[in-house]
Amino acid sequence: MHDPLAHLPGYVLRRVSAAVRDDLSARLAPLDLRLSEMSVLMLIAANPDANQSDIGRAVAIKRANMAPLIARLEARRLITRVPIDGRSQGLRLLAAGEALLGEARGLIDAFETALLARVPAVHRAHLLPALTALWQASEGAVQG
Amino acid sequence: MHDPLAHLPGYVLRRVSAAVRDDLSARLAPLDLRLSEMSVLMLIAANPDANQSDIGRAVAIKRANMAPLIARLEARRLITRVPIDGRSQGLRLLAAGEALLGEARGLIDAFETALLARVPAVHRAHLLPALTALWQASEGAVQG
DNA sequence: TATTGTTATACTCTATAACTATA
DNA sequence: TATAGTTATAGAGTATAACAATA
Repeated sequence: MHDPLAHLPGYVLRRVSAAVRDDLSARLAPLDLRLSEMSVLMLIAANPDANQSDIGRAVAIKRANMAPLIARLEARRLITRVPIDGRSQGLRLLAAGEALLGEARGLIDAFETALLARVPAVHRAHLLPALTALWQASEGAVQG
Repeated sequence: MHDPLAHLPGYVLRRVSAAVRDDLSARLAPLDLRLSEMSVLMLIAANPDANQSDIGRAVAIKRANMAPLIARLEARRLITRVPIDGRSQGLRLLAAGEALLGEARGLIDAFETALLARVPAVHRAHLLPALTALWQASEGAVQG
């Protein structure tokens, strides 16, 4: 089977991304954490009292989709909301959220290490800078 | 807003992939072509008379999801089915499919060129090899 | 007027299970 | 028994539109 897509960086990028997503998703499944929930917990931990619109902008999740996500985390007592003004609330991790995020971080570190290990040594140091450049370029073009 | 995810290759990979998907998807929209449809058309063109299960395996689309996709392409007279045996049919592009794919290829080439142009020159040659290594590694682990 | 949070809704992609008919 | 194609269904992520309450 000839694959004319195999030499297209954009296509291979999407294929790798899907595999990476499935892998990490499976690793997080025992914690009952979706990828989107994990990334939001990481952002809340790093930016206590930021509101959910700001967190959503940082992880590229729309306000409309943040509402049910945050509601799930709150219902599980992983996070809490602290009123800031009449229309916005700051988000903070609760003890259970800190604990769960600690476990998640262990899984993520193992995952990221395994990921980089699969890149041939000559190319390894170039991966993150190349991807970061593409990310920043896309932010300017699409979302910024 | 501090982003602790920005240094994780796996996370940045998924963010870039999402941006890349949105970009290419928008470019293909005028042709009324989804990304999955475009990749299937490319594979059919390169492998005439392959059946839809084989095509699906090559592009990582499950048989169950190939059925409606192929039905859409056939309904638009972009492809046709040639009976091979009683249970399988070979797929071929029709004239309209060739024409549409020709237009798509132009858009894809422009897209891939623009993509690589955004990668700093020192990293550029390393991107596809690094991604390809990750792709092959994931095929062995996940799907193979 | 603009922003926060919310609800409703829809689309794309992906996944499993179960069925038929053929090999 | 295994495979090709199909249908039904569900989950995850993402998108827009619209609204109430507040800044």
